[in-house]
Amino acid sequence: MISKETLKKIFPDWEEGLYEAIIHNAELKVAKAGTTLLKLGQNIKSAMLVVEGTVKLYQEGEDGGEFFMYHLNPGEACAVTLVCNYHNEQSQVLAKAVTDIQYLAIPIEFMEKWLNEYKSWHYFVIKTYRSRYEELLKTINETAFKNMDERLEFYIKKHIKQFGNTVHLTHLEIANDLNTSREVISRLLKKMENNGWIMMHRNSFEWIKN
Amino acid sequence: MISKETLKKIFPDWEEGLYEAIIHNAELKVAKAGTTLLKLGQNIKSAMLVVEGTVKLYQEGEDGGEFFMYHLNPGEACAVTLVCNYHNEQSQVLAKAVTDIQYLAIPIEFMEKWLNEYKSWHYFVIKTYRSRYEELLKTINETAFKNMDERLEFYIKKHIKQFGNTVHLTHLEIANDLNTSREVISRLLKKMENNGWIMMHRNSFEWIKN
DNA sequence: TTAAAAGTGTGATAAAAATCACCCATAAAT
DNA sequence: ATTTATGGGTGATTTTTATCACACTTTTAA
Repeated sequence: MISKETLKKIFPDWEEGLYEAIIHNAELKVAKAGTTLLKLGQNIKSAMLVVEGTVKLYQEGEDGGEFFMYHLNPGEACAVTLVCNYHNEQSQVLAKAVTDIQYLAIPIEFMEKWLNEYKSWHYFVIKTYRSRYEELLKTINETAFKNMDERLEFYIKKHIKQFGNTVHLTHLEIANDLNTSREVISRLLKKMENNGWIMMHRNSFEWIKN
Repeated sequence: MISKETLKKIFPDWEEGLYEAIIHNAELKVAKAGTTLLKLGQNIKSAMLVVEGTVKLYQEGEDGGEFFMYHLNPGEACAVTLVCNYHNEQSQVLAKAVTDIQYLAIPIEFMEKWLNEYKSWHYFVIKTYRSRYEELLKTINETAFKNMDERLEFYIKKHIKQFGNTVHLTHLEIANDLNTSREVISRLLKKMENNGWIMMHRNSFEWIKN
């Protein structure tokens, strides 16, 4: 059970009734870092709003590959779970907890109902879609126009923005997120080290440029 | 000036008042095939709803490259122009008329107002964002996981769905849309011809597979 | 009606990325 | 303490894509 004060802090723009509705109908769930929260093709039975921690959203290829798209932070919602007008919607994305997280799970039957009842919910849904749409545009821009070296730089910068200058990721993890191979990442990181952009350690490195 | 009957045919799910509001406040504009309707960085001053014809949405690279994302058909709206809550929004996409088109231009000052006044407008905005978000997901899937031959096939199939089995595009136009070079497309098309998938002519080809 | 532009074909080469084949070092497990 | 797993380095090779260079044809424009 989540308190109204906490809710107001994380989702500041809602109306009174919506807080009550959330408190009564949403389940506050937790998940350990690394958990898969949503899989490609999985039936969506509840909306997911992040309360604490960070979630990573992926596009999943038929071949099993994963392609990182964007982060979800507290106060943000997974757009694909905000279904309305549709029944038996299936997920087209993969969502994973990066850190231990807390999130609100709201049964989808409330989605359409709340759209009618709470103006602030309606705005929240639109804002969510709009911002996620914009994230996808950025992602497309990177993959469509940039080579792997620039994409890696962009990826690292996104990570830094989330977690600070020390990046606790292995070369293989980065390679998976960018849908390339470990060797490619190792070589590009080595080049960045030679250029004085990063300092490498085992399991992590620091961004020291700028 | 557009008639209410026409409006109802193209945008069937709206409420009475919204049709009236559109009729009084939207301008019905036309544009010739090939016209650029929206450029990267351009200030958005009106929402764009397609009434007739087809629009192509592109991501624009800093280097001037263009990357085709999806089509917009009658009854659909350009998501990025459906601004609300924000001022002086700038376009992150490029929109071009593929055919001669008719579209409704609605001054953005109505966007927030109508969200408050018309439930059906609110739904329309959400539906627009959702469907465009899904289009972007498909686009990312293609570019992230597929090689150029499969991407070309996907591209041609999208085109066929819009305009029928005869594709009136030059190799160069296709290359630009996929952000690759003309030679690459020429060679891949030649391979498709050898495989019996297409019949090539000057300025066009036919999809004869399936 | 002749020159220029546009559309296409294709070899050769270069660049980017993927794959293969190992290496070694460190950490974890037995 | 020794084995095993994981993280990382790096050469060699292949595949994919991009680029360069030209040839040829058809259309368009002067």
